[in-house]
Amino acid sequence: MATRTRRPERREEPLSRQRIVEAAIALLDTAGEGALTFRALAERLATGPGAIYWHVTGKDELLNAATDAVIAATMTTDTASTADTAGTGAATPQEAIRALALGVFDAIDAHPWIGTQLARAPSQSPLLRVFEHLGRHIQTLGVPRPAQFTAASALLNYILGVGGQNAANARGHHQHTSRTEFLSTTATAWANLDPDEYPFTRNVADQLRDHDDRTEFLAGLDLILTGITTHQNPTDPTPP
Amino acid sequence: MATRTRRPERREEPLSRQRIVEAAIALLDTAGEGALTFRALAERLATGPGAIYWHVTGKDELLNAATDAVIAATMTTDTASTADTAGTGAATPQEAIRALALGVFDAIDAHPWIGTQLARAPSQSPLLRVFEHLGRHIQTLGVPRPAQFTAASALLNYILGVGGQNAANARGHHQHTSRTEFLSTTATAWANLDPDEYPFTRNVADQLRDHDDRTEFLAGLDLILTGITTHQNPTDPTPP
DNA sequence: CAGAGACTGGAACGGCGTTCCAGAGATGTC
DNA sequence: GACATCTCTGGAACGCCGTTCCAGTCTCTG
Repeated sequence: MATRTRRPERREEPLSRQRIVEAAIALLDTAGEGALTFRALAERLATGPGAIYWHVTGKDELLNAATDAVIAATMTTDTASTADTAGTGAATPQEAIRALALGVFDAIDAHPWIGTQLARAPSQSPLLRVFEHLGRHIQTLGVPRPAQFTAASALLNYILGVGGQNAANARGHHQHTSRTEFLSTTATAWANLDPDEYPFTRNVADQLRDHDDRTEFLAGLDLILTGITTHQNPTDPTPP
Repeated sequence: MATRTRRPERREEPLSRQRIVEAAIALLDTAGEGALTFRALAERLATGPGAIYWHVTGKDELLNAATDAVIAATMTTDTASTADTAGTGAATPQEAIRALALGVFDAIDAHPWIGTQLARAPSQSPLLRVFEHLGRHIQTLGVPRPAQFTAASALLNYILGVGGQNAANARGHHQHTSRTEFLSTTATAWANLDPDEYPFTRNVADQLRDHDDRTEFLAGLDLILTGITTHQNPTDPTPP
């Protein structure tokens, strides 16, 4: 091991998988989902597209790695429950789940491309992380073993649904339209729908205009949490 | 109106928006999400790519129209509650919601590309249809007005989350791998995870292997329904 | 029957993910 | 020191995509 040369700076910086992932995240954050291109990435790293393929198998893996990096950071920062099973900073398992879910929610809010990615990924590492942490809190909630899988899946799927939708909305107004303006436009469109075909949607149009995404997300989450803690089998178990 | 010539067959068939959408659906169903190409579509319709653009503004609109066609069909077939507010064929609003959600679930199961599309679309017509019908049933459930928006959104987001995930899984094994084999492989992978990092996921690996997607979907849905009907505000309304 | 509009379809443009490959730089061997 | 080797680079090229362009056809109207 003595033969290893370790000059502090070789040429500039040796192009590693981590540097590529970081550059990809920066590109996605600043210029949007569509901006992640091997050519753009190569230019940002002052190299050619071919060099990137030495460290990364393709675009799918790169996107997955970028998503995983952000989710993993969220997981250790916001929840502070990586080591032990129960939430360390939260008083109740419910609060721990809310904190965890809000962490994912805020991560998607800050990096909308994550929402798209999570919704389209197969059961890869980023999703597994969230699922695992959700499951632990559900265990401490005292949910019976057979229902744990259902509860964790339901929470995860809800989070993914909201995340995907938020990502789609973020893609919608991008830069030139503020969120308020976007909501207002949509609400007005809802209010002007055909009264015969869309009575309900017309009714709640003003609620769409005034709502807060985070509050609404938490309210929906609490609906599921109530369902989980109330009782496990509300329906008759008749098979189809 | 008498001057209109109506020869039974003009040349072959006059290439209409509807014919294009139908061909697109057929292409997506038989060859998968990635197969929808303006060139492939043109070949199937025995024309050139340029001709399609006369009837359709672009790929996004085409995908949206295809999704809307399938969702609209599901809506009038499976639920039979297009005209009146309450479910016509269902005894309770809960059952009506289950039937509606299962309709969307089965539609995504039959056409996985819909799951991807719904998860990435902005608040377009297909989503609005589902939202509207969900909302009507929630109204008949007796949910107080301010909570109706939350309840309908939560249900919709859950459905979208499951749909997106199912679509991703379907993309995963495509053809050569059966669903059972795919589940088995994933379950084994879960069981072999690091016991320190993923204790919960390891625990439920066998439940993943044996579960039924539809049953699991309904169980999660019932969790939310229980939450909706139990009581509306389980948490203190302290603002952050 | 001539002109106008609706509609067609093939060619072409720019950009993408990915592959290929000649070669540079450091490392290991006599 | 010379040479072979392995890691890593980056520019060129391939094939496919969404989309645009446009010369041309087909049908109806005046």
